[in-house]
Amino acid sequence: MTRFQEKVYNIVRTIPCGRTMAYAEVAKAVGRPRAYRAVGNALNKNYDPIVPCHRVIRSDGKIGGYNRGQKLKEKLLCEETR
DNA sequence: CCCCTGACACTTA
DNA sequence: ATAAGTGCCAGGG
Repeated sequence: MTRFQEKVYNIVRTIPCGRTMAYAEVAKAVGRPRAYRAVGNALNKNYDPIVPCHRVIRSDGKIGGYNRGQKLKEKLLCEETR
C-alpha cells in the first residue's frame, strides 16, 4: 500500500453520508490537485468496504465507475442522498 | 529506466 | 450539447 493510496482512502473515508466528492477534490485533498487519475487508480485497486468509494464521483456530476458495478454505486448514492 | 494502463479533466472541433 | 484528442499522476511489468 503506497502513501498516496493511503491518503486517498483516508480522505474518502471522511466523506459523510449524502455527500459526494469529485476525483479532483480528493486529489487536491491528498495534495496532488493534478493526480485525479492516480486517485481513480487507487480507488479502483481498493476493495476495502471501509472506504466509501461510491461517494466519489466525476466533476461532471456523473457516476463514473465502481469496482462493484456502477449500477450499484448509483443506487447507493441515490439511497444515501435521499 | 521505459512503456502501458486507468473509476479523470479540460480544450477544441 | 456531444465526440474526439491531449495532458496529467501513480503503479506495475
